[in-house]
Amino acid sequence: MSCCSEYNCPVDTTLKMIGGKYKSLILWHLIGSTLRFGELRKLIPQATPKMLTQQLRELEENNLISRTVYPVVPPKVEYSLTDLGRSIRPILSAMYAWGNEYLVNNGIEANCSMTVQASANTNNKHSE
Amino acid sequence: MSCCSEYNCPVDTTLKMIGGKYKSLILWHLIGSTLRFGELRKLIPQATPKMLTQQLRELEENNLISRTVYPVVPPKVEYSLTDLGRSIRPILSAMYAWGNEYLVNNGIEANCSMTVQASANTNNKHSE
DNA sequence: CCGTATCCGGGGTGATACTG
DNA sequence: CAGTATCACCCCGGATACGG
Repeated sequence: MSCCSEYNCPVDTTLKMIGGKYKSLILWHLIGSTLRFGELRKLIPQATPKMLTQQLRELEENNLISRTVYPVVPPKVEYSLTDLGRSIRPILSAMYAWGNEYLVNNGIEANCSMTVQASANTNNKHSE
Repeated sequence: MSCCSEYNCPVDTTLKMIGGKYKSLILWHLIGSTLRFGELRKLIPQATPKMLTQQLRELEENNLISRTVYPVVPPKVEYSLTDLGRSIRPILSAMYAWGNEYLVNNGIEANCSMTVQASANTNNKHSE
């Protein structure tokens, strides 16, 4: 199953990892910030709990994020990027840069709950 | 419709343009090569004619590729990248590079009908 | 607080056959 | 050669309600 698949296209591989409906958004938010489920919900309100859970699970299965459960009441679960997840950042930045320019060229304002610091920043944390 | 949308995330914008099932594959194949419908079919055999047509139409609507019909018999239609389509290349290369390393690290051979020249190549053509 | 279970509708996707 | 037409299926994804 994990070897000798017929066709493995690197671009497709990447897309399968981060192409999910809210995955890039989740990853981006997680750059430099460990977040709780409820915080992610507020940051990505258009995603239903089910979808958010599903996307988080898939990201976790792909080892892009890690999930930490604190056995306390009330429950507390935190999500953060793994090293692999952090390595995705250049792609996200490239996509952000291209998409942003595209929107600008079409007179559309990019208003997303992400800070615009795609390029010219080699630091791991982007705000906070 | 084209202005003042509620949320425009650049990353999502990019994904909408190139996130389609075979879009990145099509774009990649078109880098440096004008191709006919049948050639694309052979290069992407897993895509049915319907899907291929659909993806090509969407790419055309998004102005990433151009479609040229030659009024001859038998019919001849050629697809090529627009300037906008060519500007996608850095993203594709980044995704290719990441996906390739991921596959390598997992002991999976990347065997896709693409040449590996993602980085270290500023030329517009990649093979041929 | 952090999810899961369930239902359900729509569209993405494939298979096959056909046409200018 | 370059598609289109049609059927059908499955899974994505939303809404709602419930559980530990």
